Amino acid sequence: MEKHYYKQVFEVVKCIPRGKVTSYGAIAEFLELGTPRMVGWALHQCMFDDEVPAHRVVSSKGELIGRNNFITSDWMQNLLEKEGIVIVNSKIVDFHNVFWIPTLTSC
DNA sequence: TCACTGACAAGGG
DNA sequence: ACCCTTGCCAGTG
Repeated sequence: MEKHYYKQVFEVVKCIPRGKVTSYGAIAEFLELGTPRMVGWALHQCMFDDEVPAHRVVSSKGELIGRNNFITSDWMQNLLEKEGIVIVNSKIVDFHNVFWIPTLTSC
């Protein structure tokens, strides 16, 4: 630990299980640092890092926000649907069911 | 060193 | 139920 903040965010995002999603606020709360804004800002850096599944990080309302889904509009949604997550109108259906909270033992 | 920026979140109107 | 405002803090120039 004790690297740069965004580096820690990457580590957490990498631990998100397939077929699950989490929110910016959950990550920020887990790291006990900063705010959801920092997480969003950090993930923006990871846009250049393929190893970080940024598509599994959504808003607290289960909405696929992310500067209009970063590069391509339907790419993020397509990846999630491939993992079994149902999305309608850029929103996750049954969000509570697929929501995943970062924990120390989950990696 | 100061100022501006940014994939959010929660509260109030 | 929707729109707008405020808080938040690490990086970068």
